[in-house]
Amino acid sequence: MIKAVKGTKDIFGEDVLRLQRVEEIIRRTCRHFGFNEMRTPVFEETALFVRGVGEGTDIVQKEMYTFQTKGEKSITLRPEGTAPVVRAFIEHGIYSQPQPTKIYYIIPCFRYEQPQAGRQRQFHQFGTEILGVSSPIADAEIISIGHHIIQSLGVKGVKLYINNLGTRESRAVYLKVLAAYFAEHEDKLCKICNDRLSTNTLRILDCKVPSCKEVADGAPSILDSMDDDGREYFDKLKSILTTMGIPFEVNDRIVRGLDYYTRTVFEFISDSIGAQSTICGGGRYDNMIAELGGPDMSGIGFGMGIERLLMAMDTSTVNIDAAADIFIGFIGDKGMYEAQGLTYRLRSQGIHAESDAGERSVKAQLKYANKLGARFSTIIGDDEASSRVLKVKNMDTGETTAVAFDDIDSFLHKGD
RNA sequence: GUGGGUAUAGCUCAGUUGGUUAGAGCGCCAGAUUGUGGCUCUGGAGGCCGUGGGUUCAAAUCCCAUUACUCACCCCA
Repeated sequence: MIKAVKGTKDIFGEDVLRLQRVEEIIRRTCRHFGFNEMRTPVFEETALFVRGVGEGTDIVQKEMYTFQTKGEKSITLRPEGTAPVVRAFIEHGIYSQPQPTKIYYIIPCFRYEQPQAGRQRQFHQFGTEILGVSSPIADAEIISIGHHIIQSLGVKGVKLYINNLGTRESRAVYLKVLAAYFAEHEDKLCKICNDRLSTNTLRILDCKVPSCKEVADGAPSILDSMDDDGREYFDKLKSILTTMGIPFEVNDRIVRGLDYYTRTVFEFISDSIGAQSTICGGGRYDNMIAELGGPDMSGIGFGMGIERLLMAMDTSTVNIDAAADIFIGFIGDKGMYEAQGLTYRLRSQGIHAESDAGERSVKAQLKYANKLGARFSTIIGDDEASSRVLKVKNMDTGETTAVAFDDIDSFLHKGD
């Protein structure tokens, strides 16, 4: 038997209804916040991600789905959404339009990783970006839309953590200080952290091994190495968030795994979805636009994991009712033709009508109507076909009403 | 890439110290007097017990291997 590829999922039944509702809420919210959708291709030139996401990152080094098209360039299925948006921002000269540029997207992303709870090889990301301005106001705007969406979906147990990584230059200085500190305590660090000493020093800060944690607790904070401008920037962001009434916690252990982040970084973390607990993560990127050949402009954005969002959601908060308005059953050929004609007519008028596609007994048809959750039902046989009057049954109360064929639609609309 | 756990019906799971035709609940299909659902009752379909090998008179059960799923590490959404 051929099965879905490891790390991929079929979405159907109630799950897809829930997903659709979440997407609707996201799209509506984006309109209110002034973000426009951008749809970029699922695959890009490999170089875009190597340069955009960063050559040293795990994503580029071991997680990309990269392949060669017939004699052409190296192509990669997108592992994230920011680099493609930045590419399009540059390619179409969007930077020369009035700024800022506010973009959102809901896209499938691909990473070759070992699947586990909250992690798939094909997953869906909702992302936002504000390009072309560099200010804590934009940072707060991005964080606020993330916060609002999480709230309006009734996701509980989520905390917002923010941090500031400084500029690329100040971070380089900090990294030296940090590396020197950890080198002194090398013997107390776990094996992985010893490797990280040379590859990803920041990561040691949130290692879960107790001995590493102990060492990390005494490490110098990145916030202490910030210059006055950076401090003022960070203070402004905090004040705006406070004004907006958005609760947050400063956490200097929040480091993000993508190379491009500078200054503001943040994560929304859930306490209920397992080890992969970051529902939404993002930050500012001061250098990526220029590095991909664009003007010297900054941007900020986040990625939100749709699957993780769904896991953390209180399922009762979204309405996934897909019940039919009326079930139109039939007996005999004449009734069958009448039923199909009426079903189509009602559907054309925006009423969710269902009929039976098999030719089953009335009993079986009614059972089926019940399973569909139909609000009303009726059966068309020879009598109804000639009298042009239907007995319409309310499936909740069981009472029936005589309704003429031509009055069915207005009868059904009465309850609206 | 590395560890732990689990593989029995469409789904959730039982299956006793190895012992005849492998079970339940839910779901599905049909019926309980002629054209009316939900509740109840009856019947039915549906399993090479993940796969391959081994031990044994005898394996869903014990051993080995393999694959898949799953959780976790790494890393990220």
